[in-house]
Amino acid sequence: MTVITRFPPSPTGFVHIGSLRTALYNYLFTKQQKGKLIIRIEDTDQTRQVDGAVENLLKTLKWAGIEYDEGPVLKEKHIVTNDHIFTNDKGQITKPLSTDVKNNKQSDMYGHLEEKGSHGPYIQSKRLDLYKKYAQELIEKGHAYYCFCTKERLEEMRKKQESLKLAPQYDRFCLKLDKKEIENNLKKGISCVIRQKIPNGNIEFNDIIRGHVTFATQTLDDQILIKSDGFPTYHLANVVDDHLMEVTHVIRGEEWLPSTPKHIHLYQALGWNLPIFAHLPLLLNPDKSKLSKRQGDVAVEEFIEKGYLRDALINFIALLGWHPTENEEIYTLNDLIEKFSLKRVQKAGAVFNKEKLDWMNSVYIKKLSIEELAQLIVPYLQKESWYRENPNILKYIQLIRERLKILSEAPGMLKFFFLDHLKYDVTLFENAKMKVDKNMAKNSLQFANDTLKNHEFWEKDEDLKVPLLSIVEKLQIKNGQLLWPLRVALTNEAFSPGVFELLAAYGKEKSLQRISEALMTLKS
RNA sequence: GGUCCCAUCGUCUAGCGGUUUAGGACAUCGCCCUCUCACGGCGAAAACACGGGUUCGAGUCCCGUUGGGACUCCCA
Repeated sequence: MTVITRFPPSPTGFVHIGSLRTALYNYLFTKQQKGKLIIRIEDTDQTRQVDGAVENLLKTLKWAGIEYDEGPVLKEKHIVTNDHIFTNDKGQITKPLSTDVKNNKQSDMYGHLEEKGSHGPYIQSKRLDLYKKYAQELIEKGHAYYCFCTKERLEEMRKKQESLKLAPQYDRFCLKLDKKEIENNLKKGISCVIRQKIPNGNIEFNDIIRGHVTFATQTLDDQILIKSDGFPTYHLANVVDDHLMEVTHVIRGEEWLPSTPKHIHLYQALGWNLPIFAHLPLLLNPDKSKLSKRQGDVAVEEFIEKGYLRDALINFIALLGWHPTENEEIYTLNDLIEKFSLKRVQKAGAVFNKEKLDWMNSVYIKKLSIEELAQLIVPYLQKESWYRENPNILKYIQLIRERLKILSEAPGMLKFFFLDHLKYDVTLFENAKMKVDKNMAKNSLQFANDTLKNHEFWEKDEDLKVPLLSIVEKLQIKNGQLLWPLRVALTNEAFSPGVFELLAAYGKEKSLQRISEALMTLKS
C-alpha cells in the first residue's frame, strides 16, 4: 500500500508555525514511507479569504524544503515576477519577505496557480459540485437533512440550553419536517443548511499517537455539512476529499480530535474505508494555552524576517513533540526523514521555547561559511540608511559570527564599521570595574595613538598585540585600562568584538581616525 | 457546564517493570578563558502532580483525585 498523506491549510493569511510543524511531520512520514504528499487548499469559508495567502503558503513550503507530490503550484512566470521569497540553492533565505497580505475579493484569486497530480482540483472552492453530490447522497440515505432554522432561533435555543447548563446542541427541529414542507421551503428559496444526522451509539477508533479513543455520539451535535451559501464545512469537504484523493493517513493537530467521530460517521454513512488517524500534540504558549499570535511570533514569515535559518527552524520544530532515542539535538532534514516515527510523537502539548530556538539558530549560523553568512546578512544591512558597500565586509562578519543568534541582529553589531564618525557617549569611557576614569582613558588613548601611528603591520590582529601590550607594561597599568577605552573609541559600544580584531578589521587609517576623534571628544 | 485528550527538571525531552543515586539539550547559577560582551571548557542547582492498587519489584501497568488543554461556530 502506498502511503498518501495530505496537508490542507486554510488560506487565511500568514502560515502559522504550528501548521508548518504539521506539514513537516506529514512530509517526514511520507518521505520515509516513500509515499505521496498532497497539498489541498481549504477555502470553504468565504468570509476569511485573504488574497496572496495561497501564494504565501506555497512559497513558505518551498522555503522550508517541504516538497509535495500533488496540489497547486505557482505558475513559472509568477514565481519570477512576484516572488518575495528569494532562496539560494541551499534553501536559505537571501532576502526578507514582506508579510503584507490584503483582503481582496477578486474572482480570479487563483489565476496565478496551476496544479499537479491526478486528484484535482486541489482547491475546495472548485469542488463544490462534489460536496453537493455527496450531501445529497447522505440525505437520501437518511444520514443528513435540510435545516431551515434561522440564526435567531438557533441563538435563542443555545441560550436556553446554556441557562439550563446543558450542552448546546441542535434540537433537531427540522428533522421533523415532512417531505412536502421541505420541498416547499426549497422552492420558496428559504435559506437552509444541510445537517449531519448523528446516530445513537458509540464511535471508536484507533489513533497512532493516542491509541484507542471512544466517543458517545449522544454528545455530538448534528454538524452542518453544507452552509447556506452552498459551501461545505470542513467536516464534509475534508472527508470527501480525503476519500477521493485516496488519503491513507490523516496526520493533523489535536484540535481535530473531538470532531473525528463525526468524520468517521461520514465515512461509514458513505460506505468508505477509514484512513488511519494521527492527532499531533498542540504547540503551546508559555502559559500552556494553544500557541497564539497574542503571545509572540507565530507566523513563519516573521521567523524568516527575523533571521532564523531554514535548517534551524525545521530542526527545532521537528523536536517539538518528537525526539529520537539518542542524546542528540542537531538533525538535518535527511536525518529527520530517516529517524522520524509517528509512534514516538509525544501526546502532551509542547511549549514553544524561543530561547532554545535562538541557541539552535546560532549553532546553524556557526556552521555557515563566511561567504554564505555574508550573503544572508547583506539584505539586512541594505535596509539601513547608513549602509554602503564595503570591501571589508567579510572581515567584519567574521568578527560577529560567534555572537550572532539571529540575522536581524547583525546590523546593530556592524553599524560602527559603516559610520564615518561616531557620536561618542563619554560616560562609556569610564568603567569602574575596569578601573578606567576619564583621565585614564585620555592617557591610554594618547599613548595608543602615538604608538600605533608609527606601527606598520596591520594585517592580522596578532600584529597589534606587541606594540599595544608594550604600552601596558611601560605605564604599569592593566590590559583593560588600555583596551577598554580603545574599544569604546573604536565602536562607541560597551559590548563588541575584541580590540585587536577591531583594529585589524578597521585598518590603520580608520583606526587612528577613530582614536583621535575619541581623544578630541574627551578633551572637549 | 458537557465531551474528549493530556501529566518526567522552569522549557523541549530520554526512559517503553528490575541496567536509575532518573540521562541529554535550552535557560539559570558558579568557576576557567579574558579588555567588555559573546563563544568555548568545566561544574552546580533543578523533575517522575497526588492517592490507591497490581507486582518480589513501578517514572514505567490499572483505578481515582487534582491540575492543564482542546473542542463545544453556517471557522478551520
